[in-house]
Amino acid sequence: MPDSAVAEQPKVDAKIDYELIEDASRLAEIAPELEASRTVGVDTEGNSLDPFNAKLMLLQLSTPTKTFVIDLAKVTDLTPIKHILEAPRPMKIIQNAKFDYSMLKIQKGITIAGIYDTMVAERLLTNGISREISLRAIAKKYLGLTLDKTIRETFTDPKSMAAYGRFNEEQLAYAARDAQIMHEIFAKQLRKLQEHDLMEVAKLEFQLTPVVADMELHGVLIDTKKWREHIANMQLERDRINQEIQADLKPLSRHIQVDLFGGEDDVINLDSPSQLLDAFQKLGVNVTSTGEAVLKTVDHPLAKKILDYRGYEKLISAFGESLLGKINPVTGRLHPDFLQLGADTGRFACSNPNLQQIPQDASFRNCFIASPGYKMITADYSQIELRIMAEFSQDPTFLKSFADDADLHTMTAINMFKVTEDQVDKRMRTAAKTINFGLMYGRGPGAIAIQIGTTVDEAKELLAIYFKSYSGVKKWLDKAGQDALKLGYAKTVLGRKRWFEQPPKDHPDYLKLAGSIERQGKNMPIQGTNADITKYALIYIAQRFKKEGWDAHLTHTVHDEIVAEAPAEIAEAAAQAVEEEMLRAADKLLGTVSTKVDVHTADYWEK
DNA sequence: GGGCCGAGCCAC
DNA sequence: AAACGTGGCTCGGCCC
Repeated sequence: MPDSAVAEQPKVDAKIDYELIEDASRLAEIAPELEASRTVGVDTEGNSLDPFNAKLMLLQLSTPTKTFVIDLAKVTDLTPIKHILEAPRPMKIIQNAKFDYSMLKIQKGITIAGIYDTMVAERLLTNGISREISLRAIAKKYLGLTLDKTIRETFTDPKSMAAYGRFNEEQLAYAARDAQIMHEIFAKQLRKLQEHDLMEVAKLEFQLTPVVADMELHGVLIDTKKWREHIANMQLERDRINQEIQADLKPLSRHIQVDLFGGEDDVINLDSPSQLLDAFQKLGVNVTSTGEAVLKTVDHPLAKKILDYRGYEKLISAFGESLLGKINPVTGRLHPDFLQLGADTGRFACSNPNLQQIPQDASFRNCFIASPGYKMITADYSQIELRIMAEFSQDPTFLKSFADDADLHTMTAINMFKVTEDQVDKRMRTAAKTINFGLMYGRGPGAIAIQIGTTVDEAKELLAIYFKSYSGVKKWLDKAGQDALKLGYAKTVLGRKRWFEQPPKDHPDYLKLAGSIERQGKNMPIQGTNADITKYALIYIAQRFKKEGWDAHLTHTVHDEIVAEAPAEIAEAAAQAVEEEMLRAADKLLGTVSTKVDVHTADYWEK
């Protein structure tokens, strides 16, 4: 406790040395000095996080020896330094570059190139064992410096003069420091990136940042009328089921809790697991939980109705009106936040709204539409994760299935059950498919038995037969799990790493913890390599669109899928380009296994 | 009235 | 309720 109290005290150090730039002629004078530097630290201060609504107030630029704070209320024309930001050199060192890129692009028409992002680098360096990647955390870690968060908050606080572009000495000094400390953090991180062989993946992520920023800024259009109609239909159905359930429960509640319920109120809140559990008790149905898995096994009409109700309620609450609330008032479009290192495996995460969890049902997806005069291009890698497993394992039977462009699950069934293709029935194919996917998640006999509806012994038998046909897969999976435990990390084809806390051998839960690491160790190379490939594809597609001179744009991505929009006249050519670039990205990392991409062009987001 | 957490469930 | 990798959103319920 005393330690953390001490740590919270801002470190008192030498006065921050910076120059405040308040006129255009001085900006022109300092440009050569910035241009001559190998690296330039960059930071901005605005009064909002939304680039379309923010007022950009300060731009801080630093060389290793000098720091400049440009007052954008007084210097509005940034022409003298524009080319420095837009050229690949000097390298721009920025914490969370996506933010400053977006601000400068929308507010000043400047696009930053040659990015080194300290936040992205820190995530790559601590992936799996830490999520402390704020500038505050990084400054503390590398420089032993405690940044005062309260001063940063004044820039966006409407009660502060800083929110209107009037700064005091303290605020300017802190703004300057954020740009100044970039150089030292960069130097220290760079050494670590090299040490851990993370330079290739770091270059990929740094190149990706402007692509992701442009994708977010372009955003995606949603047909609000169609969306609301769909929601309204679901609400009608949900309310009907709710009333039915309340009517069923009413006699019960009068009898048991006559004074707790009255009037037209609902008997119980169906969204409350505890109230629901209570209702089941009163009905004499013994359940331990009201989760989906349990209710599915309960032989009572209420259980079925609850599951129906939940299905609609989930869709309405999570994807209903709240999603329309995310439409940007300035652009009229959705601009989701894509976190390029959201998952420890290297996958994107997405929020506000999360376009990666929109139900796959066409009634939802078709509401995401191309801009007027444009077509939407939906492209996804076919069975990319299984192909990656084939690449890692070099299993000849697996590789041959893909080389022949055969139905992998049917081929697996043929190999497992020793039958001819026309003898493969649905049950066989499903069992094969379940095992193919299950193994990538580190599933064991228990989980697979539940999934395909056999006993554990039968599942064990099936797995034994499977591994007889695919011994290379077994060998690789076993080694991947063991390596994760032994080395303390797993890595992708590109060299992206995810570290694991190795549990002590005498830990009471050692087997459980070790098992979990083994499963993650099997999955990370597969899921992470998929991320590597999709990220290269995004960069290639953006470059290709630019090179072709098309007014085409990425709109979003969902792990193994990339969605773009292009003017209707060139949509087919753009779709073909998307496919080519996705294949090129996969070929870069997958040396032996062939890849396939499915592409659709339509007026809306099509599965 | 905001923060946090677990339950439950959507995606790949 | 288990079971299996990666996430985010919404809700109820609890805390301060």
